[in-house]
Amino acid sequence: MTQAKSADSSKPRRHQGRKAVITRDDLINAALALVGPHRSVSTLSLREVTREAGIAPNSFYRHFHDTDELAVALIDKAGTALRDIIGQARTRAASNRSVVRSSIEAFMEQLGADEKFLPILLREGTVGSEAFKTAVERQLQFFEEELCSDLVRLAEANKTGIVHAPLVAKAITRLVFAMGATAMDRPAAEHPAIVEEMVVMVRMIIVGTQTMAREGTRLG
Amino acid sequence: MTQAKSADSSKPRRHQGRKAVITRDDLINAALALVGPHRSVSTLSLREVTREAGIAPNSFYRHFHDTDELAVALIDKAGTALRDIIGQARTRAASNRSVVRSSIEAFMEQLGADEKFLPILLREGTVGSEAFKTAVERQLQFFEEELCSDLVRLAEANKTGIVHAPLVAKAITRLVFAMGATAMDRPAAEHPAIVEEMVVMVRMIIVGTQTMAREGTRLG
DNA sequence: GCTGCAAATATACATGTGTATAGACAAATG
DNA sequence: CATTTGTCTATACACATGTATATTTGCAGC
Repeated sequence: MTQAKSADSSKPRRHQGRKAVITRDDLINAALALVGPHRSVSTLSLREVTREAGIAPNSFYRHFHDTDELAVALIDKAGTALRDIIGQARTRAASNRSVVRSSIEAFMEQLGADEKFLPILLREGTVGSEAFKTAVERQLQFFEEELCSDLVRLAEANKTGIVHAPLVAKAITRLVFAMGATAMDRPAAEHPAIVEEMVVMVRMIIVGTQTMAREGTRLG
Repeated sequence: MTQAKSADSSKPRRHQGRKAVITRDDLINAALALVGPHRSVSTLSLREVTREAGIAPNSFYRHFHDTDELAVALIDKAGTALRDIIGQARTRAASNRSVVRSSIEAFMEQLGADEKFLPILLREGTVGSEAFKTAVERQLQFFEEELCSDLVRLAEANKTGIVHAPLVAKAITRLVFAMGATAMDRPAAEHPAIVEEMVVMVRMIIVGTQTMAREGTRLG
């Protein structure tokens, strides 16, 4: 229901009328260029986006029904792009050093990246339409699921126990995103210190679940 | 620099001209009535607020310089009100049962409260002007400080160690607020389950710091 | 060439916005 | 009483927005 017809250049799909001068993706990129540290996607106006893309206001309707649809597409794009980037970093550094630290560092690097995918996910979760929030929530759940299976695999490999693995993944994900959101508004010089904080926080959660597994601590 | 002149009825301050038909606080309440689950304070228009309050648009300027100033005042009010409520719940239940559980329950109760103070803090942290975000950040830090001293006190009382107490407080605060933000958009029937999740998460962090203190775990 | 038709534009309208200016109102002071 | 002074209202302006309608543009097939 979200997009399903994108496929920018996959199938040439014999044109009947005039060739499209602009694509759905061009509009998404225009929107991407407009959102900033203080600008939420939900505040983008239709005219503003078309102005940035260099087309007439009404042409917008050829690609999206309304700005909400654009925003959801943008969020989905940001989420998949991010998971890809961080997934690469995680596997790349798996044999190298601490998987916790390198994952967090990869995450935080995206704050300063050219394409502001992370800031979008960090910012758009709490405002905007319902479709909006569920789009962000969906992306976060993808992160959680990947992290969860990683955690289980690591626990088995290292013979360290783990309890409530899905909850551990959720806690880490939410915490890292929350910390990232505050880091977003601080100068880059402070980022390394924030990374250290995040590493310790995540370690605490992991040590916590391991200890609970070892001692068979009940919850309640 | 934020307000300093509020004090609605404290000092009568002999009036010279016409008696004010509306107060600063009335405008804040009008704004409070307008924000909803999908509405951020940053999207409130001056005219909308004055319409809700029943005054002429221009009268707004008698009380605030612009809508941003209103928003910051609103955030400050929400933060202090919330800390008050949760502080009461915490001390009230200190001798009773788990301080973790009762604090979280008090926190989550505010999601359904009449005055939507919590949703404001949960929502406004990531969008809006700089003044805006720093106002939310300030309130969060107040929460952290109170929680931190609580944690230290508890650790001493129970002879359980604690490392990086400020970090523990920060992690718990951020995590609880992040979870609260997602809970806000879900039906109240799911809230108890979410509370259980939060309790386990917080326990993990606490067990983690205690274990680290016991084993003298280094961070790195 | 011409015709059909989808894509993009031009123009226009009603509505909402922030705010400037000027005036009306009411309380305190003389 | 009249004056002063702060508060609030009325009117108005320039501007931005979403969208409806009509028009132009340019590729595909005959």
